Amino acid sequence: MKSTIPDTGVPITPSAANGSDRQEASLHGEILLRLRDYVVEGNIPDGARVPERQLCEMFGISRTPLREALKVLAAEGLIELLPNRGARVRQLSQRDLEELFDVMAGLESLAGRLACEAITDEEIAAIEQLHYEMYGHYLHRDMHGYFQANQRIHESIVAAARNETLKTAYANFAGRIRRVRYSANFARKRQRWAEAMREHEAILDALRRRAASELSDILFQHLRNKRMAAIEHLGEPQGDVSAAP
Amino acid sequence: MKSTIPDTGVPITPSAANGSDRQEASLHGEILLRLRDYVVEGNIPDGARVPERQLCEMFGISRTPLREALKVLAAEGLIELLPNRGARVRQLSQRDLEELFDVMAGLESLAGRLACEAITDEEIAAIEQLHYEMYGHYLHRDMHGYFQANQRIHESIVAAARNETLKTAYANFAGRIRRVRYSANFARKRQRWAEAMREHEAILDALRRRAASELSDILFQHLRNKRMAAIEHLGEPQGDVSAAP
DNA sequence: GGCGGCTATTTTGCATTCATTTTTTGTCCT
DNA sequence: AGGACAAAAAATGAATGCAAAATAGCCGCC
Repeated sequence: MKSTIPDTGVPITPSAANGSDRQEASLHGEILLRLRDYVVEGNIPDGARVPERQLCEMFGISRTPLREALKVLAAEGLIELLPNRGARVRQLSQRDLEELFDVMAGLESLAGRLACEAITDEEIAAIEQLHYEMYGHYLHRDMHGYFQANQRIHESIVAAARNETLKTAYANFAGRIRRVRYSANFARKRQRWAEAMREHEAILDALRRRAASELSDILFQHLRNKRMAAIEHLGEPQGDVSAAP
Repeated sequence: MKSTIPDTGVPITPSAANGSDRQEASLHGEILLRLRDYVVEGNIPDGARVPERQLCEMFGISRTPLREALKVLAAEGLIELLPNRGARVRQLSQRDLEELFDVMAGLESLAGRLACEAITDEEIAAIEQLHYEMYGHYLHRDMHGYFQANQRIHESIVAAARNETLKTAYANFAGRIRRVRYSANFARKRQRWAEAMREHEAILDALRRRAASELSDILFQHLRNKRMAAIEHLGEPQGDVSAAP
């Protein structure tokens, strides 16, 4: 039998008794969470078929709840469902990525604006803390630590917006590009890195002054620059990753 | 047999052979579209149960594709799924509405920003056209016409952003509040109306000058004001509409 | 030897069926 | 009479079964 999930050689394992012990009442709910992670983590190559049968065995369930989860993931934009031809991991074109980054930029820009209305001094202090932490990683050229601190800063801003709807939407879009971000961020140029640090200082400054529309602008530009840095280096390996001879 | 869809006395009709003749290849896809409309149009009271069985008969299908559609609608935030207790039309609290309006404001603000980068003179002219049309409705106190022209203006701005992802997200959130908007808009005060007209002129002005961040600000404020106008009058009939003695 | 058409197998889409859980109804007891 | 409990009815959640479509394998043909 020829596996339909190609090449990777990665054996299909059910996310190994998921680390985060969240639990869903319904089966389809759990499957949804697990399958989403499975896709987001990149266990299935871009554009590859997602055979129902195999996933059913992998999760040890019947096709009904799995198909329900697939429909939801399709609605979220992570996979696409071709009529009578099954589900495929959605292949994001460069254009798609640009669009996604811009929407993320818009959401963060909004988050900043809203945060200015409600953020407390303590929250700002916490973000400053993260900022210094990030600066330390920057000095030590610790990309991974830097990336994490960076992410936490942005999440803090979103949290300070006091808008669960926004937070959910943000998480959703973040999930869609996570696959790409993993690979993209490690290609960041040194120069861009320094630039990003300066931008972050401006962000913090605007936040302290609660300058809503200014912060909104800065955040948008910051994310726009991020988009450039993340996408330009992609070049053309857009088609099939495994296609390179 | 007592119908679970209460009170309204509205007989369940299958969206009367849907006017828009869009067609989906798959059954669940069509059901999704029809059911979404059915809910958005307010055929089911807030918080009421959405009985699978009844809907199946109504659409003439089995439960499988219907349940798939329900899962998607739940993911979209239109309904909520209580474990073992079926689907309910999601009841939006006042806070939910505020959040939704703010997110919409953020998206439109983003749309304006992006539109400044790519909009053509022809598109601006078309929006001006709509603006004058809307002004006419305003003068004639034609609320319905005004509302439609207004909506088309905002849609035009979103379209000019050249971002399908944004467009989709926008449509999604718009759908969630449409139920409320119908009732909310008719309560608009005269004064707010005039204010909105002025804001629209400022929008047009900024758009002509391609002043991205300025337009972004104006659009956000415009939507924020809309939010106030739409929500304040809601007062307290937030709980159960049918609860008033 | 390559290509096009035909059949067999797999896979998808939906309906149906089965097992639980919830909700309702009826009855009994206080 | 009212409330609590219990059994019946209905609804939900998931599995299985079946028809249609797609993929692949195969053979004949050019």
